[in-house]
Amino acid sequence: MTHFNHPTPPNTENRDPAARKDFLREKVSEDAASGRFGRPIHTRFPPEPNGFLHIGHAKSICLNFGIARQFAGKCNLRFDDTNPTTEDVRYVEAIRNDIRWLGFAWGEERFASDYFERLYGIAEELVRSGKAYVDSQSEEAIREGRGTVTVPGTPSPFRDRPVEENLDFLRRMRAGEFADGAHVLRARIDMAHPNMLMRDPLLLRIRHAAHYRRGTAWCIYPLYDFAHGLSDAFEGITHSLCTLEFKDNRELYDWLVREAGFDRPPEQTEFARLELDYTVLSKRKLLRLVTEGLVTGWDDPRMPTIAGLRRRGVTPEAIRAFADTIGVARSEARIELATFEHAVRDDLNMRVPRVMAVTRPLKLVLTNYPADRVEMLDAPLYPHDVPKTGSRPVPFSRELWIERDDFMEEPPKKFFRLAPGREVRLRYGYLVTCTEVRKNQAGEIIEIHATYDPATRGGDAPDGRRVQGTIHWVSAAHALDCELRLYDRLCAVPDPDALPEGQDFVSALNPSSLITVRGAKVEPSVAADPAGSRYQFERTGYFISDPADSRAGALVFNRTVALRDSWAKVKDR
RNA sequence: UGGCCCUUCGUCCAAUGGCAGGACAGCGGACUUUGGAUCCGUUAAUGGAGGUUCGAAUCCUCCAGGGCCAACCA
Repeated sequence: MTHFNHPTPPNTENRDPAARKDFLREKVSEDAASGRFGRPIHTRFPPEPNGFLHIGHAKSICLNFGIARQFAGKCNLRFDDTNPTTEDVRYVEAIRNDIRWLGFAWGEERFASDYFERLYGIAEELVRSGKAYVDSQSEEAIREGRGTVTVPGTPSPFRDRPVEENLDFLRRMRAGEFADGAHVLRARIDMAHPNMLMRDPLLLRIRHAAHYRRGTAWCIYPLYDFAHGLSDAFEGITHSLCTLEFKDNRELYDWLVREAGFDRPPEQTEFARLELDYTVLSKRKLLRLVTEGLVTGWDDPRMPTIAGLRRRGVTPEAIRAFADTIGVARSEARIELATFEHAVRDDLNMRVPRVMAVTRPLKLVLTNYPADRVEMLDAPLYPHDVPKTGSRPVPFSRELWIERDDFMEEPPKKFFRLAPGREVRLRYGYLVTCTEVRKNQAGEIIEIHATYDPATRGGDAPDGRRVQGTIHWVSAAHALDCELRLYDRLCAVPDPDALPEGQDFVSALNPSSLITVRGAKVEPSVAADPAGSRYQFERTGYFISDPADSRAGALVFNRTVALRDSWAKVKDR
């Protein structure tokens, strides 16, 4: 049968995974190849300075800056600062700082508030061409006149105001003659349009409020739709990437740049915003957490903000790797926390030194070890499978702290740690055998006695006998006291945005999102390290000395993420 | 009485009319001085019904489910 016309199957094996194309890159790639815009690829990241950036913004940043870099173009940082009542220069500074920290550099720094004059000029043009009018209805009347998604709107009684009258009102609006809400400028499009955004959208509103950059120079401020697309056009943006909920706005975006006469205007393309399990990614909700004191600030390590993740110990590399692995598409995507945590561990595993710290100390006394002896053991900073070198001295003595969880009087099956009569390895130290359990009046275990095998220094038995368990420890006489902040998921439910009707997301916060442990013990090698140093506390998790609160003599460590714990799974069965 | 968008393993992303593949998670094993890491193996999906076609995840129709739009927020 020769009439079957089999096309050559696509060659999948020599495709470079790093160059794999998502639908955005595919589009940009085509446009770059066709020279469609007649200018280099130009994207922009347009935050409103009314809050801190979060991991969802990081996805957008990686996309916008990443695409610009990949196609030898530029990415502007533009502050979309058109609402004087919510914005602040403090946020501008935080946003700049976070983007730099993430590892990106912007082409030009722009402010929508620098375009007020130019936008006003376009407003007058629209009025002159009959494409805009001043509406003097109340806010309520405008809302009612818009209709609903299923019923068409009705025209404002001011819709057919003569051009000269419109111009006069517009100029007087700008001059500050009217109170807030007295008039607005609206585009004249179609009050029965199936797209609600096209039902004579508002362009300019009166706000007698000081703007953090423009002061009181203006009392009329553009709305998002009026400012955004035109700002893109002013800057020569080619690809305006935004999230799915702006899909309907695109029609208005296109209308405005066309009416303003732009040749080869930017094109908006939407992608799915990031949703992450067990947290919230809405600026409104994050702001509430901050203002209501539910967290310590925008940089609280429980926050999904860039600043919070940074303080938590997450690296920019991990965030970028995460953005790469989740990809980008047009379907709403909720990412499991495990995906994020994998990116964090995967990065930290290869870069941070190992040290030993005991979270909940239990005294271990080696009864056959001389009371006055201290040995300095040489312990590698990295395990055999991490291609880094270096070691630190770790003091060993008769009295040690071990982890309370590493001893069980009546161990279940598969518990490999210390128990009466059981031998374990003290990491980098000796093999020890438990000989006695001491308890207080209340029956609580207060001290474990054991003997050590002097022939096993370093942890290997010359007779070749194997022990199942290795536990970490610190010398009691040399241990440094420290505070451990054990962070966990912000929310108690996977999707705090989908709570039953009327239930506040605050009620879904995880009460154990922070457990502060005082009296933890860490080995002395970390004493002089600067705040912000990262470690793996062996067998426990990745930690960072708190950049704000940790100091010599009062060490504070934030848990970035716990180590994977397969024992926990066994235990739960 | 609307418009638009989305639907592929548990989760995320590919497959662009031609063998449904990768990552994370899970499970099993090897290795291990971290119950970590690493390595090997493995479970697991095209929402449903029609249609077009030699051939459909892909194109068409209908249905179902989910999302966005009725702020002088962005």
